[in-house]
Amino acid sequence: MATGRNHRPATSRSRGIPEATVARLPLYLRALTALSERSVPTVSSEELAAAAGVNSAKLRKDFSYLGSYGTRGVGYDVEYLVYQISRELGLTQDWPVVIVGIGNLGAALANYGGFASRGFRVAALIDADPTLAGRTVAGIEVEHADGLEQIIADNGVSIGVIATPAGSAQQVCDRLVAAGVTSILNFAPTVLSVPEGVDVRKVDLSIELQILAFHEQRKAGEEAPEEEETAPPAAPPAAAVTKKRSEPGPDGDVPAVMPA
Amino acid sequence: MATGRNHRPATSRSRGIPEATVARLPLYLRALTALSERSVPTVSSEELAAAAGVNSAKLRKDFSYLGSYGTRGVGYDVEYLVYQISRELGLTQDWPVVIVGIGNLGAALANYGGFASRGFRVAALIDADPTLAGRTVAGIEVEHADGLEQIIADNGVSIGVIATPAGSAQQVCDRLVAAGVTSILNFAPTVLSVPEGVDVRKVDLSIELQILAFHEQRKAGEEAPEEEETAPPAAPPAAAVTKKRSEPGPDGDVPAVMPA
DNA sequence: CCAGCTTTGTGCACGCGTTCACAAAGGCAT
DNA sequence: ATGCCTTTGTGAACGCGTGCACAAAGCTGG
Ligand SMILES: NC(=O)c1ccc[n+]([C@@H]2O[C@H](COP(=O)([O-])OP(=O)(O)OC[C@H]3O[C@@H](n4cnc5c(N)ncnc54)[C@H](O)[C@@H]3O)[C@@H](O)[C@H]2O)c1
Ligand SMILES: NC(=O)c1ccc[n+]([C@@H]2O[C@H](COP(=O)([O-])OP(=O)(O)OC[C@H]3O[C@@H](n4cnc5c(N)ncnc54)[C@H](O)[C@@H]3O)[C@@H](O)[C@H]2O)c1
Repeated sequence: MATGRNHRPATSRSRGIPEATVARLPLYLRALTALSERSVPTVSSEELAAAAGVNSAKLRKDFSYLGSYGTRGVGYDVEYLVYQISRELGLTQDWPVVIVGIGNLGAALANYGGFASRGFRVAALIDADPTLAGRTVAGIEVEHADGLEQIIADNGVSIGVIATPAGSAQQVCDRLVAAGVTSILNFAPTVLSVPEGVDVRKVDLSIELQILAFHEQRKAGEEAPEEEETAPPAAPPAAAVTKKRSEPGPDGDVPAVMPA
Repeated sequence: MATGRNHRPATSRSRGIPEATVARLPLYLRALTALSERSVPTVSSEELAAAAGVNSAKLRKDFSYLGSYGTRGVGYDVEYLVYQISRELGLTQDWPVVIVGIGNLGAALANYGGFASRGFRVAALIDADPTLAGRTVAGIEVEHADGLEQIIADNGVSIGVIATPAGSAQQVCDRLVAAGVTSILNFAPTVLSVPEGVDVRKVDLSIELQILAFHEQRKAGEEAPEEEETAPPAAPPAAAVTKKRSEPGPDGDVPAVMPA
């Protein structure tokens, strides 16, 4: 069950743009769109980099992968760059998206206006709960999970969003993939196993918070060096160790780090 | 207005764990917790790596930064590792968190059970809307944004979640930071500018979708090599360009890629 | 037409992260 | 007690990503 085999399948780099650059293009696009709305005709790499929160050299190198549509001494034409990046990201076409799992999060996503703004269209909302089916969320009728495959096929959906509980995520994922979905955005806290050629990106709130907590603890530990961080307390892991095996000695004791 | 200066301020590496490793620790922890609930006493790096979806050598190296609590020929003690990672991530203590912006998303977050499960506690919900103040969401009373500073101080909050519209995010961020918050999880689609020492992590749905769209387009382009990807059609960008300015010439025409 | 200024595009070096491969370590069976 | 087998911990190589620094390019003013 869920062997967890994902090799980061080739991703891009087929004949061009590095993955790190692809991840920044939406950032540039957003900044450029804002400039466009303010009718700014051109921007320098320095200005745009500041707006996107990146290094200007990095930005220039990123754009060079697209073919570099800049003018030396002047900068980049905003409108033209907006179009070029949009085209590169595939936003000039319409991407129908299904959301599976219309609970707290799924409903919020359905109500989110940020979808339609950039080429994404919520084609269907799907949930396994029979009492939800037929209800309308964000002006779209929730359909029962039984018709998942048909919905995917009818709408030519290739991008799916999973917002079900973790326990159902792999199963939903399998059905989506079998029905033809090749890109998945996963909000459930699970590692999804997918065949090669299917892209999975995850959004995981818990992980983000835990990373923040780590740094937070680090900061606190640096401020107050004599706290309880460095000092190895004899306090055992509470109810952590259920069946204490043949522990060589250190329980909450000295870390016993003995480099070879 | 949002000069966008963020240098990736030192982050970790102060005296140890690489950032990439920190980002994976929550993943390991989740897999280990699942094993713990099934009363599995030990795991090999191979098994655990599979469950977490990573390379086993990477996992072993990651654990080596923690001090390597494994037994050769056997593997790692699940319970002990759960405790060690939890301690390293700072999850053995309680982190009060405030959520600012109780709209669609903020309410979903407040209702999310995944917070309390791992040391995080929603200390307060804050919104600027007077009609929301006093209402109860997820059993917690929404407080007005006027009291933000007081709430932060009273609860000793150091982690803040921003779920307001993009336009308010920087302003909310500034107030949070001024009030003492040093870690921010931002859901608004904006680049936040913060002073050094403050960590910001962002969750951006639009960016994730756009990255997926890029790969999706790439896949489609590879399948049908004679489509409209490589061939530069004379078709204009449809409704993409709102106000067509003094375009230098190429509209949907030949890309004019002229390498130096 | 030329000089000077601005800004791009990129060669290069460096550091981080990933992965392979293997020696050392420890348990277990005999 | 000894040898075998499993698995860890890590040295080393490699590749990607980042940022510096600069030459080339293009605009503008004279
Ligand atoms: N709410 C949040 O803020 C938040 C934050 C981070 C992560 N998450 C994760 O997102 C997921 C959804 O969270 P939520 O709070 O919306 O949960 P929820 O319980 O409110 O909603 C889950 C929905 O999925 C539906 N569902 C269950 N099994 C299904 C299936 N097999 N097919 C189709 N639909 C199915 C349920 O009927 C329910 O409507 C969870 O995995 C949660 O861990 C939520
Ligand atoms: N809904 C989603 O699924 C989703 C997905 C991705 C990103 N986002 C982003 O998350 C943010 C919130 O989305 P949403 O759908 O919940 O929007 P929303 O409009 O439903 O909620 C925003 C809330 O923020 C409050 N607010 C506004 N200014 C404030 C301020 N200065 N201080 C405190 N509170 C303030 C508003 O009163 C409102 O209740 C937006 O930036 C959106 O782009 C939302």
